[in-house]
Amino acid sequence: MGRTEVVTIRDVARECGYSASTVSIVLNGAPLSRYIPGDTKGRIETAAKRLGYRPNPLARSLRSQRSNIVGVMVIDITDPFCTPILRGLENALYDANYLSLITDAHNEPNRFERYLEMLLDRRVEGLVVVANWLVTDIKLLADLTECRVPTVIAGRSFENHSVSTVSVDNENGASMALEHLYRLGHRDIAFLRGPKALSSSGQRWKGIRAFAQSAKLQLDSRKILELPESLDPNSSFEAGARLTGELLRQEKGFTALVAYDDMTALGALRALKKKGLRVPDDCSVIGFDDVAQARLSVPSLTTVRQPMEAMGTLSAGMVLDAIKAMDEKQDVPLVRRKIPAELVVRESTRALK
Amino acid sequence: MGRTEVVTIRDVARECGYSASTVSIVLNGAPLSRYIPGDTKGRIETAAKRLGYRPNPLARSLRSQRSNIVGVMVIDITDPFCTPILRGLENALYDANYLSLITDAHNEPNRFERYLEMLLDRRVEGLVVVANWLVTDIKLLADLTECRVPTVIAGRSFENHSVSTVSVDNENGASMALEHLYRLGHRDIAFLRGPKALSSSGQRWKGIRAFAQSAKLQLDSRKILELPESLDPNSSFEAGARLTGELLRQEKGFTALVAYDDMTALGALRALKKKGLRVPDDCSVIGFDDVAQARLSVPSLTTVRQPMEAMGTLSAGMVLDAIKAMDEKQDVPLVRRKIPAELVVRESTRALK
DNA sequence: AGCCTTTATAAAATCGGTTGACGATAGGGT
DNA sequence: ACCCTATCGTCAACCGATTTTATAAAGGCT
Repeated sequence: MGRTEVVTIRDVARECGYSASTVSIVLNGAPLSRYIPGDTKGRIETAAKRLGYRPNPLARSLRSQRSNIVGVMVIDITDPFCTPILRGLENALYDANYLSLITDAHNEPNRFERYLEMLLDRRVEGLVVVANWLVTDIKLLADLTECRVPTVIAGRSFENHSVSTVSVDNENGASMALEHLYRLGHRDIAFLRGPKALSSSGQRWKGIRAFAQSAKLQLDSRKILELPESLDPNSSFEAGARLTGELLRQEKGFTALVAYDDMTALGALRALKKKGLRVPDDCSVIGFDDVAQARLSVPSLTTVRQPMEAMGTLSAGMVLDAIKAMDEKQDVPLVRRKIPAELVVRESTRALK
Repeated sequence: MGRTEVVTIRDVARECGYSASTVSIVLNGAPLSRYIPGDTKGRIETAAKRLGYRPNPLARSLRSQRSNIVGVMVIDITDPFCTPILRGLENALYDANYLSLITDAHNEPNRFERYLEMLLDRRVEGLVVVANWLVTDIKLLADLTECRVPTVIAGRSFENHSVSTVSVDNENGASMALEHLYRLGHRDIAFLRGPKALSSSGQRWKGIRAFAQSAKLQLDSRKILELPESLDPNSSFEAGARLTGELLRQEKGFTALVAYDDMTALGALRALKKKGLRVPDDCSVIGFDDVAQARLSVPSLTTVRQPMEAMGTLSAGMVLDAIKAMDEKQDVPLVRRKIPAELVVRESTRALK
């Protein structure tokens, strides 16, 4: 059977002898279809099936003002942190019969803006921004909230903006990391803090301090270094290696190291190895995120896991809820969801001998 | 200035006192605009700008039968091999003013099929399939070629199907890998071949044999193991570790190991470390692909690089060319592009002492 | 003067659906 | 006999553009 010529609703109407309106009403189960007898419905449906009718989504969206599309803006798709979120997101949207229109801002505000406009042009019904890293421009966020589509930001929290967010509980997660080392007997612990510009850095550090205080653990400020700001998510690997080198040079010993994130931790592993130190025998290392490579390194990395796929799923749910609420003209609540981190113990940490 | 109410072409027409047709003709530089004097054009353009007019792509596509969208089907977006291709792809399409509609088949033929239909429904003008791994169903490929949109497969070659493809020169790449080890003085070399079902396995092995023959190097079949088939791209890590363990148990020594791909090689690193062997001091390891984590491992991995971003760019170019050709009713040539691999020497290989 | 071409713009058809208003018939109630 | 309502559909408008065709005036040519 040829598939070259496109079948329209009028073809179906002609085939079964009803009008296009009736076909539309039946095929969509519109309210009016209540009055249409079953055998009519049957005839229409079989005709549609026989012809292989597939409604043109463009025409449909144009008329009904519903695109069945959720826009997804990824700040940087090559960031290993993003893809699992994307996976969860796409999964949930797919199940809800929404198509996700994925755009990659490439870490560039220009692209972000241009894609944002494209998405709005295409009448996306909702928007999810997958942002781990980029210190997103305030102006862009304003753009977001100004426009009428419900928006969720996945992967970061923005305390002082009125945007719904889904993020991990950084504070508690970092606290867990330190607690893990503490319980293993470590007392001389070095830290590689995240760049100040990232809100997660502050949150994680707060968790560190909270645990230290509760355990009466002294933090030695000479063993605390801070990563420089950067847009490139991979740069923290180099920075982690470099700063770990610095820590090692300054004679103040430490038996464990808490890294801001996994990339930093992997950098640390490299620097330690270079100095001839064995992990975890001579020094334990813990990361944060649980990106894919954490499992693969030698030694595999103990880390605090962000349940990224779940965050994606959750974000999708929130945006879908908001869409539904808008539909029913209820007002859309602002939601800030923090989801718990999980400690994943692997090979890079060990009890102090 | 409010942005809430949507500006249509009729609003612009009203604003500047011309008809919607004229506005459309001018704004698109349609052939008829030849006859429209400059000041009229100016008035129309300023009116459009003043109102912030943005044409509705849905309406436009519906009428003009051009979506300005290229569908991108990723077999598995969590595969680190895919994202760089995606990056190149999206970049090139963006520059050509095409939007890429990215779908993730999740390694599931069902999804593949459903998304494929969605893409065709949405009237994508072209299609790029990013397939590294999945032994794509012949039937699906048939679906592709049957439909009228030009298609390019990026990342794999299909010798005996009439689909355009972009893939790396596996044969030469594998040959380079072996040559590298040979030049470093290695003669006792173990191999972890890829699963037979993947065409790239055969190609790479052909390259291995070709170099071995030209260098009069004997391949010891007891040191050649083959990865099992699997859909999960991460599984080759575990398999690599396991098979390396097997190699090590069988007393036949080797000073270097050629892995099918980077994941396998990373698995090998782990197994070697576990046996107390140092890389590269006791054994050199080389991978294939140059995924992101290759740079990050300790030791960093020497590998044969697939220029993935370039492959993406190239695929985009090919699909755009095909679209243009179709436009002009020329027939679309079938293109199979093989692009050269590059040896990337890092820490995991070293000259035999 | 009559006709053709070029110039400048508008009206109308079209893309492929959805949707609100309306028509026609039949049965029920008063 | 008259109105009302439930049932089963259709008509025509509409979504917001693009594109084809039409119109009208001006200029050029014989």
